[in-house]
Amino acid sequence: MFSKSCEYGLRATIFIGQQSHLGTKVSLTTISEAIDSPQAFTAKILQQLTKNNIVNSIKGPHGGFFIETEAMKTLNLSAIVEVLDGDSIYTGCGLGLKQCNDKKPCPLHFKFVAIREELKNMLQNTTLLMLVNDMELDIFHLKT
Amino acid sequence: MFSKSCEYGLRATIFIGQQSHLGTKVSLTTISEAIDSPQAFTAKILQQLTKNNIVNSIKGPHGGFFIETEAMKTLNLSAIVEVLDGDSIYTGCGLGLKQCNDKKPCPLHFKFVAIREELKNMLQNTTLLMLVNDMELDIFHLKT
DNA sequence: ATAATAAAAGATATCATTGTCTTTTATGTT
DNA sequence: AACATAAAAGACAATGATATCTTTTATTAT
Repeated sequence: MFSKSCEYGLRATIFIGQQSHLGTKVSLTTISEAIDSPQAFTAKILQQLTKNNIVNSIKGPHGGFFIETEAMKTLNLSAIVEVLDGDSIYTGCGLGLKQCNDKKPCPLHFKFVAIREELKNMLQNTTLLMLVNDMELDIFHLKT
Repeated sequence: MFSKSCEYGLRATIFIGQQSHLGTKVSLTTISEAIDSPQAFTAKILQQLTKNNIVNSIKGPHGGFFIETEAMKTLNLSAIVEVLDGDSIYTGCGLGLKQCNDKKPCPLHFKFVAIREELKNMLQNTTLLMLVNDMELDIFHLKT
């Protein structure tokens, strides 16, 4: 479904959100340990997320990554996925055709559109804050 | 969503089904031209589909690939996808966790399960014959 | 100012998927 | 039997995603 980059990116963002909600910035090392991801690779992904204003970062001692609580209210999963995987998940044809739309569809097109629309809605309607609140329930996890 | 192998495999199977329905076997060359796929790579995929009894093949002159009409009634897309991509599409965690289930879920688990269930139903309830019949409408296409 | 910390940036390596090429096997035709 | 056709099988190559390593830049504390 998502690329590895996107999977790590989503997990990292959720963890950063969780910690930011508690008022603490987190370092790369802390993040990659918390979500069980390759550190250097995670660094690259965080760079992309920072460039695209999904997360904030501060260099130097006591620096790290964080997200403002206000931003968490409006940040939805769709934005994160688009930064890391582009919009292929929304527009791509299930059978891999370059041209596939309502006018010139592949045989699976209409069946796919329906499912994709739901995925889209789910990603757009789920904010980071919602997930961060869920995480407090202690049933959900981000590693292994 | 699906791997390239699976995309080509689905397109090839639909084309073979379509032609078999008209009573003609098709060669590798014909298939790869009809669905606009790399020929040698398509050959490998067809080998897998043949081994797994998704399609039939006959060697030698006037040989080629075909599917019995009876088989098309019961062959669903899920079976093809499982041969080429395994069951990761059904069981894999959206965030890439190795362990993610109702008992120990990732924060997206329940939202994902709902969508995946629909995808699963769609693939299981769509038979090749349905698609082959749709193809006769002449609105659907398998290339570019 | 110097040293320490931590992210950013750039270069490089590894791996799985995708894709190609060559040889072999099976089958039908002359 | 010899030849032509077409899939099967095996070896090999290219590509993109994944992952690592090193150097640079920014910031803080001493």
